[in-house]
Amino acid sequence: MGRSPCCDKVGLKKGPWTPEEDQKLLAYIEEHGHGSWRALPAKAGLQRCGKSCRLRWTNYLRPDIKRGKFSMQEEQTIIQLHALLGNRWSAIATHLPKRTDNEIKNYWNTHLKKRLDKMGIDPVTHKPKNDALLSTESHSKSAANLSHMAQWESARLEAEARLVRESKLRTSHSSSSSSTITLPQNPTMPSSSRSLDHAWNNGRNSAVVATTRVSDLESPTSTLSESNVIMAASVVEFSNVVGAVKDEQEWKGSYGGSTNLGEYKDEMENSMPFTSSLHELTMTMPTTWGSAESRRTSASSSSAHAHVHVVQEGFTSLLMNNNSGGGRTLSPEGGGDSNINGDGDSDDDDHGGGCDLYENNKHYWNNIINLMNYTSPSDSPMF
DNA sequence: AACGTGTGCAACCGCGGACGC
DNA sequence: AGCGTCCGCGGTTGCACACGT
Repeated sequence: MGRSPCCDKVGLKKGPWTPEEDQKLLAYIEEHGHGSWRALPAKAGLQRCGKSCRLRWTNYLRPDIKRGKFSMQEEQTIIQLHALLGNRWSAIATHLPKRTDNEIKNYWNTHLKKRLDKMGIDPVTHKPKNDALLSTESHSKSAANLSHMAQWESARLEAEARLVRESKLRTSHSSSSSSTITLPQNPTMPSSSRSLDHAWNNGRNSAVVATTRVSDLESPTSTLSESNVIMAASVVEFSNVVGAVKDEQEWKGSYGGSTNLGEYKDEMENSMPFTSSLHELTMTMPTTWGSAESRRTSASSSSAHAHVHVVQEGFTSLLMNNNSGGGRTLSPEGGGDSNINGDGDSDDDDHGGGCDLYENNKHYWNNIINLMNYTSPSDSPMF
């Protein structure tokens, strides 16, 4: 039977948007909001299909979009969430304020995937390519436990992403008329896109608070593979040292020409406060951890304890200088010194025994949990 | 300077879920 | 329950720019 086209293709424009089109779309949404994308183009006087309008709005014109380079912390978040969620870009985007799923997807495909690949980590499975880690019994136990937790988290993130989307929709409707939407100087000329970064970086943050209810999350349906979870540990290893393995030139390029660790730390700490939605998501974690702990594996209990400690220290300090949590020092001047717990000096060394895998898993979950507790839990509606 | 190749990103396409009738 | 419509998501494409030869 076939699907009816989303719009009448005849006479509709495709390709890059012109500043005039952007202006029309912005003006219309500012005044009316976007009720029906299908009907919007005609009302706004645009020769575009509704889908194209929606895409232009969500990926470019929205005032709450941050453009420009991803911070190291954002990179780490993407990597970790990708290890957890796979290619669920919209869910990942939920936890990266002001970033669109499209932007994250592009960044993953053009930067992070390649970098993981260079590190010898399969960007799809997040496994080391020369993996030989999955054979021991202890591995299986922690794998099962981590899989359970990962399914929880995956389901949570999906549910939360859905709620955030709904909330955003409501917010955009209620606030659009009062928003001051301004066009960039040269909004769409393709060659000018990079110069627009500045203008758009001034976009306001329309924070969205998702109220995730436990009842929304009680049926994990994730199909996250066990191997993904297990080997996500290797991703943490990567993400913690990613800066260290970058050559100095790349560091300078990425962080304003500075290789000074202090400046970098400041940049990280200021770059990305996590959304309250992420935080609220975390508020149900005690249940998860209790459940995990009831299964009584060393991995879960250790992680739970480490979690408390990690929360106190904060994600940045964990990343930058966490030794107490078993992490590694991240230093752009480290020259590839990626020691973990002072043992070994390369990924290959981690293949030596079950302890290393266990440690990696623990570090991975420490990072995930800490990531989710980045903001203070005190303002959660859950308690 | 001209050409070829690589890279980054905006935009498009098609699918599938949600929803209303 | 079945069908049609709408919307959002993820994969992919195409173009412009950067860089190397």
